[in-house]
Amino acid sequence: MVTVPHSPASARPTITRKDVARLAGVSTAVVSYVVNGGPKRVSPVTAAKVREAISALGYRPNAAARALKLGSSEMLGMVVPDTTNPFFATLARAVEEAAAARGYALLLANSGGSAANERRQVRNLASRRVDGVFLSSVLFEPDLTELEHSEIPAVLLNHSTEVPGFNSVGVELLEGSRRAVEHLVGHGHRNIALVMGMNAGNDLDAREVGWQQGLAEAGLPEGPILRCDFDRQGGYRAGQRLVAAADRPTAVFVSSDLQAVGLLRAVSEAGLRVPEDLAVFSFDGSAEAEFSWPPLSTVAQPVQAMAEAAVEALIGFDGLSPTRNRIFPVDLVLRASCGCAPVPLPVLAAPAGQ
Amino acid sequence: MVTVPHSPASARPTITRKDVARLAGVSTAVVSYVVNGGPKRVSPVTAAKVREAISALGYRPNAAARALKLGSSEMLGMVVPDTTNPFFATLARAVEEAAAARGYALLLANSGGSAANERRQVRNLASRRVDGVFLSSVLFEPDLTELEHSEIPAVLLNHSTEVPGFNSVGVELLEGSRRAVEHLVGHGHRNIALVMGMNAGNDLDAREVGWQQGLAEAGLPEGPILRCDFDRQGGYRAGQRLVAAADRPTAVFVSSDLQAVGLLRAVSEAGLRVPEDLAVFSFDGSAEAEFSWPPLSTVAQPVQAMAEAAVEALIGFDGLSPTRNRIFPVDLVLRASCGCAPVPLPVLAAPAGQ
DNA sequence: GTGAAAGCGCTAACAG
DNA sequence: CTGTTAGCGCTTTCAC
Repeated sequence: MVTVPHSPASARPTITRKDVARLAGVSTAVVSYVVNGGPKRVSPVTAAKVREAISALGYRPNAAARALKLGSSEMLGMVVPDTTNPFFATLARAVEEAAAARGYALLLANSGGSAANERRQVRNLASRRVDGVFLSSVLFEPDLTELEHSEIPAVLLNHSTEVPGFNSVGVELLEGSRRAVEHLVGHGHRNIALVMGMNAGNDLDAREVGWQQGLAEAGLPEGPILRCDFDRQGGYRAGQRLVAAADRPTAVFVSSDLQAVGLLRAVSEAGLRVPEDLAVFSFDGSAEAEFSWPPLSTVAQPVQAMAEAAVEALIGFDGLSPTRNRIFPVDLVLRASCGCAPVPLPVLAAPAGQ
Repeated sequence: MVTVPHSPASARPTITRKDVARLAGVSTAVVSYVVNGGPKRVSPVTAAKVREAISALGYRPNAAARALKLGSSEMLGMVVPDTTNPFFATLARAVEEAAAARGYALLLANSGGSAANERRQVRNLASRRVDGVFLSSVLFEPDLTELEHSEIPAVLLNHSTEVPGFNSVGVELLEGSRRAVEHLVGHGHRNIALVMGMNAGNDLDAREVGWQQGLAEAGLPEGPILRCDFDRQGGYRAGQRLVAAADRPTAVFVSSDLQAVGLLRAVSEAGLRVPEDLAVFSFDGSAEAEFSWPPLSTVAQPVQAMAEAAVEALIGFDGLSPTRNRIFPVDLVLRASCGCAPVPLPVLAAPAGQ
């Protein structure tokens, strides 16, 4: 079926502050005062008249004009590798909310994890005059030149190392991983593999170092290392290689929940059981991890707090005060995949009646 | 550690078109012409001078000013219930890309699925002067009044019924569900349950009707109906109720992949096997479905195409031509959960060498 | 408590 | 081919 659309283009021309002023019998300045609650006071009765005119006319302030005048778009930009990745989706959502709470909208952009795209997206955001940018790069050394000579404040979100001149917020990647390995050791494992996502860059991911340290502290040799993409497919492939390994490890630490989910599938297909034949511990603490089978033990990142801190850092950025690297502690969430919880967790225990 | 930030606020004041004009020794108009490639032609040598001045100064056009002048922000808005839901994440990502390809940025907003929030977000987007909005509501009757009397073109995305005055794009909810049930019947099932998400509204979801029809066509009675939230937790709870049912069904059709993932966990916990003890067919075709255990048979929505069509409809909207409801066909993706594929799918079969 | 007016940076007539 | 200029709608200083 086909219908005639609402509100044809031929409708009323845009209503401006001026129309409101005329209808309310005041000046445009007064309209501004009541809309913005300042900077001058307005007598209650005039204010009421203005408000009435506003709703009678269905007036909406024009954000572009406001942005032009104020030199601020009241928008923040965020570039992430992939909003489809649950971890980044959750992070972006948290940032969006924290930003909204302060009156800022969030312009989200996917980089697909390539430096070139990152640069392009940053440039695009810059030209849209966002008031600041969150950069969640997957690269060790994101290309910051674009950010450096735009006047735009930026914070590196999900970045756990120091970058001179930039605020950043991250988590204890190394310590979290170390503790996860330590935990697996506590379950009696002595051959613990690592499934590690690949970053474009040649530094060692701190998660890898954490795994090494955990092993070293326990006096254990390093198990096999499997490198793969940071996604389900990558984890799946790594899992296939892992179960086929000659001296099959009895446990594995995986660098992200997403990869662990893929790995779990490969393990199931091979007819092995988790955690009996292979214990699994992953990283992130996303919702995926809670509903996989078995549920994944994982190192949980405090996404909410990180988002909050990032927004705080970005909005409060004066361009002068010293730059900081906020590192958040992580939590071990123990579920069945490492051998801890054989049964459903309390949170989920009781089915709703009926 | 703490470092002194880059680009202190005391840096150069914003560079405008005027600075460029001065440096290039031309008028501001000429700068505009070369930046926008029109509307007038500029001699190659002047153009070169201008471009040089632009990069020498690091000039960036001010989008706010442009938006004000043009009456277009070159931004589109999208409100979805939850970007954290993989289906909407994927949809939003596809829309973002389709929009970007046409020079539009996407302002994303979460409504949490409540009508009040939807309205608030639409209003917010409207005040930011987006050139159009995609509304992906989970409600049967989204509150469109806000859209109706803003002048903003809108398309209802993920909406499969006709709404006078609005363009909309959706999928064959009913037909897809019917075929899923038909498929389960083909596997020999005679007691097929329904796990159905709850919408705020009192119309029947077309998926429910499709399930009914599938059953009716096979001359089968309706199995139990379990209603729950549209998330993993909801599916989990429904699954718990389902496995505890007196006359336990041998198959179930689930209204979304996310719910099915939750259900799968409940089934596993109960010690039942899928598909032997309970066959499962779900709806959406998201990535989650491919990596659950067992992999889910699901009714796949053509997300890419839908996004493309939605952007097309929104940008090409002239406010006059008649409004359309574009309904896309769906595909049955057959995997292990319904009893079809006992082994890994070809797509995933070969592990990368090594 | 209210109003007039000067721009914010850009585009696109219109005039040369 | 190039330049001048009038606004787009809003905020805010300064005068009343």
